[in-house]
Amino acid sequence: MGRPSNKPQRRAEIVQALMQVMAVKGYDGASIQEIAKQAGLAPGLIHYHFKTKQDILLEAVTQLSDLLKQRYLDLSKSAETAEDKLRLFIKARLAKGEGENQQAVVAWVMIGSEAVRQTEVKKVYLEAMKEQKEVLSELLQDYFQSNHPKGKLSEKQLETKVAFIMSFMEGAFSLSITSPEIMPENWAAEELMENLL
Amino acid sequence: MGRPSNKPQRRAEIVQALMQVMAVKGYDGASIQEIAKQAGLAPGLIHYHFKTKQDILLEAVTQLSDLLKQRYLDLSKSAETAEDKLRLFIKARLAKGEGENQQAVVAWVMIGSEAVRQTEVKKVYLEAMKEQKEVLSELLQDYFQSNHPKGKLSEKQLETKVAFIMSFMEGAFSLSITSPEIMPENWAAEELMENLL
Amino acid sequence: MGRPSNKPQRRAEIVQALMQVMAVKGYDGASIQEIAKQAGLAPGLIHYHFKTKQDILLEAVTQLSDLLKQRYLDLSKSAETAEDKLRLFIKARLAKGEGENQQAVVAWVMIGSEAVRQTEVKKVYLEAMKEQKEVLSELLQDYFQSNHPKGKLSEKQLETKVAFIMSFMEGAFSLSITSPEIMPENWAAEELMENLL
Amino acid sequence: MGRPSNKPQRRAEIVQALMQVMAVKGYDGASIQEIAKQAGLAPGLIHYHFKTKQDILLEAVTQLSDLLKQRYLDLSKSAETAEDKLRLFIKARLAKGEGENQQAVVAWVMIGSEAVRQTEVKKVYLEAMKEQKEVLSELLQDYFQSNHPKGKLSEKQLETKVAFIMSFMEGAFSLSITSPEIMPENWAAEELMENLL
DNA sequence: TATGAATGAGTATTCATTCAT
DNA sequence: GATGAATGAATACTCATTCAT
Repeated sequence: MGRPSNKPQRRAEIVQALMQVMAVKGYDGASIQEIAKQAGLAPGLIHYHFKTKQDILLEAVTQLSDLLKQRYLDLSKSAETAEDKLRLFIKARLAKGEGENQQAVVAWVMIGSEAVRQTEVKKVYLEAMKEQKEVLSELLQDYFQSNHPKGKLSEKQLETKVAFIMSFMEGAFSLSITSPEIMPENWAAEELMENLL
Repeated sequence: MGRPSNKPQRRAEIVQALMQVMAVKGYDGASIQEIAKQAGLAPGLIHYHFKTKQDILLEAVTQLSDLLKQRYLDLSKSAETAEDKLRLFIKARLAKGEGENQQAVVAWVMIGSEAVRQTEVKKVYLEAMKEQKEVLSELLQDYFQSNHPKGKLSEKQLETKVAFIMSFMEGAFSLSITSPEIMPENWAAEELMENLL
Repeated sequence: MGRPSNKPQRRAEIVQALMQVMAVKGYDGASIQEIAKQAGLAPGLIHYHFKTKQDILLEAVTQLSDLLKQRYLDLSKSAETAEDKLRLFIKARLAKGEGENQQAVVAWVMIGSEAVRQTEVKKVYLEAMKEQKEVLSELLQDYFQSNHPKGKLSEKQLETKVAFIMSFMEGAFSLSITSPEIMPENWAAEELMENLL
Repeated sequence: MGRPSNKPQRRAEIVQALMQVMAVKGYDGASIQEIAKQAGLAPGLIHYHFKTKQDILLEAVTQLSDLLKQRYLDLSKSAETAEDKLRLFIKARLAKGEGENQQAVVAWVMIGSEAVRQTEVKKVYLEAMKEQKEVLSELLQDYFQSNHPKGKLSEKQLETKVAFIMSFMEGAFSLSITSPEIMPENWAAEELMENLL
């Protein structure tokens, strides 16, 4: 009896709409009005599903983080060697996507700068980063164990390499958005592998 | 002859104030009122010196860009070899500064995300990036010419390396702000050299 | 024959919920959503039972008024003399109750200030007051007739005394809520009798 | 140099406007828009002078409290005996005023019910009440000392009497607003003296 | 009867910008 | 140049009420 719930779908739609608008106007520039219009919903409904605008952003962070994770999992099914897996991890994050993917990248960059000043955002952003760091650490350790004569990296070496790769990936995101003119086409993933591994 | 003009100083003060507030609250969060308070000026005076709020931001971009350039020039005076110069360039940008420098980094990250949506900001930001790219290209070319047997890099190789370094530096900025917890201490410059050159 | 109607119970539940929420947040602060939550009902159901929010308030006024009347009737069963009855009337209204009673007092104070601006509320509030006035007048007249040598009070004297008592009771309500710190404990009823009769 | 400050006047104007609107529509019903219109100011200006709407209310409480105090001080200049003073204190509070005074009474009643749910309001309201209580206690003590054979009242007796008078005055305010139909004309002050002293 | 999503007008508050002094 | 008051549009958020199921 009664009207069936559609919260999960609606929430997802709203998160999508936020990211679409945010990709063009930034987080502050994404007004509830415009998010609503983008989603084809009444403004008031946004706040029926999310208590605050920030809550939409927080859900976007986890959603994006999960998207990247999923992208890697999908790709890595076909990978056999440690090297392939590592390569695919990097590719999953850096391959310039079309449409939605491109938008996801922009959204991620924006979220990064929101993390600077919104404590809550920083928390979930950091959580996502830590998760990423762990996966990458493992992959990297596997890779070196199976490909390098000296085998296992020291804790410190590993941490340094991971930070290096993550920095590079984050920066590549950023510059691909803000300064595409100075970036070569389709280069990031392969280049990183070549230089680093 | 009237009061002597103090426009340049006032403008610089206002730009400084913007960056200080922006480092904490972001660009949108930096209200003219607060900028004024930070600068110790009356709100109305801000618009006497700058037509719009965006104009302050634009001046901040060039000011920051010049600051980084100057930092390199100061350091490079003592450099002899191509390798030293390259090393110092990277150091000038990545060395974690205290106080003002730290703030400049945050401001730069914020500006990056403003560049995504404000065309005018993007223009000057890109300009600064191009300038940086040129300097870096030259240094890199010199370095390889004098240190590697095969000598000069191809145009494409060079471009790729430059983009790589710039991406890394941009990302290191970003993560040092948003995710310091996952970054090693004091590592960036040396690590980059070791891995890349 | 369909579902058996439960309108009366539901309505009473909703009125109760309004008073509970109103006691904490005032009338304006008591949103339909919250009233619904307090009553354990769906928001939409509220408007199935009451056309408007104000209607709930109007019903609350009569419900509260009836409650006070009933309280007196229950108490007065055991009263014999005119003095006892009068004493019990005052006690019924002023005795600081626990839980529900306390809440009823707060609700009544809130209703008083709603009466100032909502004509409809004022109407029923006034009705309740008049009823109270009549009961009190009668009791008072009886009391003086049987206890004072000069017997019956003049119309004007009576009216004055009634207004006096009602003012005091209303103010004692109010201050017991807003300024309990400046009010003695458990004093009102006896004190009034002593001073007034 | 520069524009001269007019904050104090403006603030007073805004407080006045709040009380005028509040007298008709209650506190919640007094929107910033309407307060602004009543004061003949732009809505934005209200928040230039007061951080929040509640702040206007808080200032109103102290302003009203001061008004009542002043009213008593003005009247009591001519008073000689303790009895006169006491009489004038009560009169200052209860004498039904015209225009502004009437409005002040309504505003005070409204503030009372806001005090129930707004902690900040309660704080200042209570402060005003305590002040009033102290003045009244002193007057009452003086009165009894000079007029009654047994002299000084016990602490407890005094406290009870004060609470009694304050309750009555508060209730008389309230009913004069919400239920003028059941209240006699111009009666309160004299009646109180007669019954109580 | 009941549920819970949807609507849309309304609210306090912020803020870039302008203006009077 | 400088001050600080004033403007008015924009914004996130609330909420009584309606509606689809």
